[in-house]
Amino acid sequence: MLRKTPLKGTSQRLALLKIIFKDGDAHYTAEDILKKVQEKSLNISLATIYNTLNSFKDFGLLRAIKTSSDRIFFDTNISHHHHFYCQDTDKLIDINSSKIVISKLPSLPQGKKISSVNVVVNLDSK
Amino acid sequence: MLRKTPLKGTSQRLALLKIIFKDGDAHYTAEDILKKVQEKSLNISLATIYNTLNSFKDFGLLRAIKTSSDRIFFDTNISHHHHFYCQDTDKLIDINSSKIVISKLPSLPQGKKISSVNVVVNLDSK
DNA sequence: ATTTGTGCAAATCGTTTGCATCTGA
DNA sequence: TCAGATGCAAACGATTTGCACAAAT
Repeated sequence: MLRKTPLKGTSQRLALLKIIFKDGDAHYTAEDILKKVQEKSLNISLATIYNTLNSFKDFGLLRAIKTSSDRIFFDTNISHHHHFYCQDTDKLIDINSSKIVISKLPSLPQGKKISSVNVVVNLDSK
Repeated sequence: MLRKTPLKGTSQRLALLKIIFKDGDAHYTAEDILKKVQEKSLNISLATIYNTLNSFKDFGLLRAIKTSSDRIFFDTNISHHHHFYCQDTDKLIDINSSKIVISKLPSLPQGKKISSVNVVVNLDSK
């Protein structure tokens, strides 16, 4: 995976890659990753985890998701899709983009183009 | 407006109400409001501005909007609608909810109900 | 007099940055 | 040897909180 990027294969990056992509599609905060690092008795600082997640994002291995949560989620699924955000558990669930159809869009302001469309469906417990 | 809430009409709150609702529909960050406060040579701390904006939100006078920006926007338009977010100018533009039609929605996870649906259309310069 | 509410200095916490260190050529 | 890359302690900045004070009962 790193060969798709200009990033070198350091031990920290390889360890983080393993953790992040172990379980298929998933959403991680930096703290989630730190917890997994510590469970494995590895020693990687939170700052390095942030920097690594951001590098991976910058080179297209991950996608960053902002919700009404305070924390940024990093999504291993980089294809276009949307999210449920469970406000009570602070978890994301993917919504396949074919499951949401936006059938109308307003005209854009002059000189602008769409960069992305984000739909977040916020959920509560019944 | 404050009579709709349990909040008392203090001088700070009245001053902030005036500023916030002066110009009809608008989107403000806490710093935007601080700037306007200072222009009027008023003396209200940023913490009080945050607390006031959050109280107003909690009692339904304002709505909070999160985008890919680092800052929270407070929207004086509390009816259901969506937003363009201009990434280059860090500004929001309302999209009337009738202008976006979501014609399909996936089934929800067990025991959950929809609390809100947020669509943000991110824009770049052409 | 006691409770309830308020404003803001100081603290918090998620995230970023500056720089000492490492690494490969 | 040295330029570029790396990892992380320390800083940053948006937001929240604890508490001294004020207002209401």
